Amino acid sequence: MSCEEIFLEKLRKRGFRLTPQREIVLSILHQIDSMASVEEIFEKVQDISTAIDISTVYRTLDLLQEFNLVISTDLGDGHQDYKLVGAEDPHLHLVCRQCGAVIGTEMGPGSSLAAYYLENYGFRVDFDFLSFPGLCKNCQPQGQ
Amino acid sequence: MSCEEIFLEKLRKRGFRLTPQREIVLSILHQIDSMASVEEIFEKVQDISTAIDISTVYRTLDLLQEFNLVISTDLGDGHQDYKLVGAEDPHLHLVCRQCGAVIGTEMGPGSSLAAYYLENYGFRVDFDFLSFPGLCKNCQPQGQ
DNA sequence: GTTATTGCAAATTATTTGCACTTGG
DNA sequence: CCAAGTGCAAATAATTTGCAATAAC
Repeated sequence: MSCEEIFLEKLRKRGFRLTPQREIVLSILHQIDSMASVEEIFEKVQDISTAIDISTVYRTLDLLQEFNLVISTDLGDGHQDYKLVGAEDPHLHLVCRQCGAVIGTEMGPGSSLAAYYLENYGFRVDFDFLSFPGLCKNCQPQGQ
Repeated sequence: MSCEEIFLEKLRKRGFRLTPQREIVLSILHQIDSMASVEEIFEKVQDISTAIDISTVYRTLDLLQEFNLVISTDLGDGHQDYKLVGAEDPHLHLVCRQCGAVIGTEMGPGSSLAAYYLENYGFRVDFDFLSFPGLCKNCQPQGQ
């Protein structure tokens, strides 16, 4: 099932509507690989229609996030970045704090970590779609 | 070595100065167990001296964070929360998104996770002082 | 003394909201 | 139709900044 279909289904289930604005934001997100700021998303949205307001983009991103179609992270620069994760299974993201690259990985070792904390601390970590900050291969200092 | 000593040393090393304002902010952080907002920290600071400005609190928290004496997280409510981690070894925090409780844990399983990602993706996760969002024992819904 | 630091007030940035108008179902 | 959604402009919240006065070393 495609993102669009999932989106439509979840909207319907809650009595929400599919508007052109929502379709456009979703289509833009499909074009972006790494995390993107609202500003960046908004600019691309405006290439399609200048009539769409940034508040609508915010509202749509919130909605998509609630539907688990989008994740967001604060990379430490004072605003949220967003990325479409679509119809995929829960997984982890490695987000480079230098270049913003996003590497999606299976839950694998994350699952054991989650189990460990649940067992030992009774704490249920929200690992689904979690992002880990760090440095990707290319952005690591030479020596290390 | 106490937090205060580490702080002083790191300040000196960079030609920075130890001011009463900085000492007060650090002392307040010692009184707080869980993550706290700047507003909360600022209020307590004002109990000691009303002359201290909130911008100074921000500046001091930034400094402490740079020195790895303080961590910050965005718990998803639109602002950063801070916590003193002091002279401790790198470790992980489990932060409850319901009640804000912070559970400090050893790096243990985090280290293997870091090693895993380095090996398989060449990605160096910033695990030091990282926080995992989730639900603590008390805040979990009954059935689960 | 010199220069980092502060308090203040104003600016900036990110995000949210109230509301009259529009539109999807 | 009519409730949900939108654009707009204004509000809010969090954080940052410029600068003259102050104080640490």
